[in-house]
Amino acid sequence: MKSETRREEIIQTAAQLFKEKGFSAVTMRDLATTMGMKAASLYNHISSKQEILKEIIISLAEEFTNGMEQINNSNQSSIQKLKDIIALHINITSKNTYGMASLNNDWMHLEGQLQYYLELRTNYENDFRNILIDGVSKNEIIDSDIETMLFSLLSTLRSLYLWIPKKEDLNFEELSKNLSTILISGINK
Amino acid sequence: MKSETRREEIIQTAAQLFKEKGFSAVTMRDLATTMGMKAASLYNHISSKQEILKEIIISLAEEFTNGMEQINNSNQSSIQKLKDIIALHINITSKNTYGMASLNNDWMHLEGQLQYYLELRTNYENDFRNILIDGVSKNEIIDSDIETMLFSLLSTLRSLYLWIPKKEDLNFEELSKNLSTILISGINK
DNA sequence: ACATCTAACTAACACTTGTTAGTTAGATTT
DNA sequence: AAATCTAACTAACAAGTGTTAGTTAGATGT
Repeated sequence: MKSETRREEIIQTAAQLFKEKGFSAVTMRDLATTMGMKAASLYNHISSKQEILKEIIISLAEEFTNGMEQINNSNQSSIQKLKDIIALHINITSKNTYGMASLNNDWMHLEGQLQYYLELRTNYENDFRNILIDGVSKNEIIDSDIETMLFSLLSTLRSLYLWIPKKEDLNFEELSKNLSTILISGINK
Repeated sequence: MKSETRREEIIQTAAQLFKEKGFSAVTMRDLATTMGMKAASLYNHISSKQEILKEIIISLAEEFTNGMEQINNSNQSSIQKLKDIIALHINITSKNTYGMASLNNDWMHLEGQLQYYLELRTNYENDFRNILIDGVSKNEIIDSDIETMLFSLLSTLRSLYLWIPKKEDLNFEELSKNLSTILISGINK
């Protein structure tokens, strides 16, 4: 039984390094040194540097896709769906802040899976957009520019990976509630 | 008179490539090919790859610092200051979407100027935070978690470089007004 | 006209890159 | 006990990296 945990360790360590310096700036020797082994030994567990990136990004992208599907199949108000999306992002991001850096910054270095990744992303954005459009038509959401709202929400959610690690003790419920209030009701009194 | 425009062309072209692939993934040969010359010829105009990154990032960071200083020295309400900051980001970003990618993603590859950059960024964030704190104390802004508000606003503003290029005809005033409404008053009805 | 400057070139360097081949000590399976 | 598997190793390679040295055709200044 080939140990999956060693492989997982390598991928997680790689994700940390990728977050610090970006995919292209991290060498297999960097990764090996951090793992306490020689570069060539990595290849007993993974088949290429590319594969590591693929594992990190695609698994996360699919998690988002699955989460969005669940939310979209539920019968809730548009506002409640948005709150669920906010919770989804906090949830996935807090479990893997390192990987989220690659998802955000290094997706363009995917080779074989670039097109698949872009499909997932486009579909996710379309689902998100449709929730906003639906909310406007049902008078739950203001009739401002949809794209500006979408961009603003997604930007904040996609940047969570930069911020969550700085919070010493993450209270999931509290952050989710605060962020929902701020994104949905704004900050003015 | 050594032509400054050729040097500027190189830096702007580099910024474009850095946005597409990141600083580390762009080689001097890539840059030279895009400029229609050989890699060695670049060195008649710039002294190193590092220097190009420095020029791109530091000049932008200083623009933000100057803008923040002006806003902070004005006698306005906290909400108006926030609106001015939003306009500042749209303004600087729309003039240099390529460079903003480096500022956001490649600052860690600054070498000599890394500390200086981090100082500018910390000061900027502190000024931003103080405006929020002031707004709360003057009852203009809700008494929610300051860091969450700061993070949410900054995330959206820092991501503008990804989004502004997609808008076919940028109406500065309209975007500024829409984004201010969404960030300050939220999206719910 | 001559000297200098500009902005390109070719050739090369020393180093780093991802990756492969072949080996080996120790654990596990038969 | 023998055979296989695991996960590390050393050595090496071909390609690519940023950069320097030296050269050159043409423009500019005196």
